[in-house]
Amino acid sequence: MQKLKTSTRREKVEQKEDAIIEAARRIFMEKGFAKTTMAEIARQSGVADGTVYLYFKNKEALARTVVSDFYRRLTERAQSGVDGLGSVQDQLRFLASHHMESIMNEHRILEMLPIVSAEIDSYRGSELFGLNKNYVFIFDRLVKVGQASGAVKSTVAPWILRDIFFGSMDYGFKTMMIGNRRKDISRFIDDLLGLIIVDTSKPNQHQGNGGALGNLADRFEAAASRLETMIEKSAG
Amino acid sequence: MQKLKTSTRREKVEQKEDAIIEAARRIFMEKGFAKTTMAEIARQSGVADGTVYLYFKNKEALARTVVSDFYRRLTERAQSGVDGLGSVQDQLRFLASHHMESIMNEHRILEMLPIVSAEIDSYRGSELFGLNKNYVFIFDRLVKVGQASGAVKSTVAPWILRDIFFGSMDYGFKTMMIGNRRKDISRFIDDLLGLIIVDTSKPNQHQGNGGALGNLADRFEAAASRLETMIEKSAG
DNA sequence: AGAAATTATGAATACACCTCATATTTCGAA
DNA sequence: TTCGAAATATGAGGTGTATTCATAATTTCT
Repeated sequence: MQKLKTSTRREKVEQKEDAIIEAARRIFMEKGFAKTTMAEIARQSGVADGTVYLYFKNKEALARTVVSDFYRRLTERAQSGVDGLGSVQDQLRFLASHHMESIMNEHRILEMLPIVSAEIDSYRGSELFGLNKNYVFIFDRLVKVGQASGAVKSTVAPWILRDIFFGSMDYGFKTMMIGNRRKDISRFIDDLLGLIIVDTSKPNQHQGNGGALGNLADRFEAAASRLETMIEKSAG
Repeated sequence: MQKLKTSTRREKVEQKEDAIIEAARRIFMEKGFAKTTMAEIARQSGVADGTVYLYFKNKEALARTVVSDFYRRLTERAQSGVDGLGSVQDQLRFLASHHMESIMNEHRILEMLPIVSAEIDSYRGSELFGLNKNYVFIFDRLVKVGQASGAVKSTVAPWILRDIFFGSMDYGFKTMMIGNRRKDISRFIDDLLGLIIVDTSKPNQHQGNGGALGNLADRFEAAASRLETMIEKSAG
């Protein structure tokens, strides 16, 4: 009986918290961080002004929660989409398309990231930092597999490929947004992936002794990969 | 006599304007837009609070002026640096290095760009839009020449290369900033340029199995390089 | 039921940006 | 040199918004 009532109460509280987050997301998405007022969030949540501060320390913390939720959904959708695909090429293409689509729909949310990150000092170790890490780690894993199989360029370090991948899209999205060029997005993704993925149309590894040598490279890279993992663990 | 006095007076006014801009830049760079107060800018400029508003409509306009000045200096330095170099490869490398160095020194200024751009509606046609266009146009010109001479990949549209170039650097800079990895910047630039510039040193893909072997060598070297980097880090 | 703990309220406070009535300075003409 | 008009400067106060806090309402537990 105690536990039931407690959980009912907690549910009630969590419902209210969700209502606040939901209202906040809606208004942030419409007006951006600066033009959103706490009073309006309170009004649309159906609570008094002061009540919001029982659930969130301040406006920034509330925005941070909204951004965190965005990253969680982003990661969730990206991972499950990737899981349903076979080749690394297809997986990378999905990841790119999904990223573009997501930031197109919710760019106002992503724009709050620098605002709510505030102090770079404490950013490492923050929840948001971890969530971002989880998200981009989907790319890292694909690249690792892709480089081992020869599907992804091995001449560039994975972390650099990652920055190029996401950096290009975030920047490219802005310019396409400004120039009303949404239709160029798929072209953009094609070209970006073209720089990262090894062109399999080239006369190559699987004929003549190329195949044997390619296999050799696979084995070398696999060994290197194992070593990398070990070193990572001992360093971390 | 008239003109002399008039110009003296104007000079006085311009000196004061410069003092305000200078103080503003200093404080914006130290604290960022949000934490900078107009009162402190006034104090450090040696004027009264209200005086700042005789020179700038509001805080955002003042910040916009600071950002505009930044772009002007950035473009000026980039162009004159590029002009002193011979090959497109060297010019692109300089442009990248200079960009990285500049945003490292004044990243707080660049971070204000989305804030002062505010309404995307009116952004096109704004002074800032034009200045940004002028700046990236340095890259566009280099790519045009480079693609014509075969030094730059022709498979990707120039405007996409541009977004990849600047987007990667802006994003990569942030992650290197957060991770205290400034020393990786030159590596980053090398790899980024490697994706854009056609590597003429390869005994290349179009003859016999030379392509396969060259590719193989690339993969070995890249894997070895990754291991070296990791071991260096864990040792340091 | 009634006390204690939790949760909610909204008026009051704090803190910026920005305005404006007033004061000071500059400058040309008498 | 003096005077008046124009330009420039001032800072106290207006305004809007985030945040606090004394008080009230609600829930839980005995």
